[in-house]
Amino acid sequence: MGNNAQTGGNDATSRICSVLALVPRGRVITYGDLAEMAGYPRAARLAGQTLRKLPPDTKLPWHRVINAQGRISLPEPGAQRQRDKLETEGIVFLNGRVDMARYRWRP
DNA sequence: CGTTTGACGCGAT
DNA sequence: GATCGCGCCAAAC
Repeated sequence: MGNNAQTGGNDATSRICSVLALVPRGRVITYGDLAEMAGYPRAARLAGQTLRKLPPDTKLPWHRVINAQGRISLPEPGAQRQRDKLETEGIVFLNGRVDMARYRWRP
């Protein structure tokens, strides 16, 4: 297991991945919340950087992470793929945005 | 070892 | 709503 990039070590990456794994299907989480739940309040960028490093074959629900505005932050062509995955889970995009009041996952 | 960059967030203007 | 500035943390330069 050379990949500690998912759930191996005890650093920021693995903590963020652990939280990410909890996000249920059909729901989304913001970068800020993801970082906060992982123990890094106000470090939204850390979450984004961590996601960017995920291997393409990851089983983590990376697509359920969007920005606080309900928009996809991932640049094309990834954005199209992410949106497609989210819509498959039943999430509705209205004018390029997700209704955060409805889909935002906050335990 | 200092600076820049990035799948960000939020208050202030 | 659009912009700006600052905070945060790791990796790349």
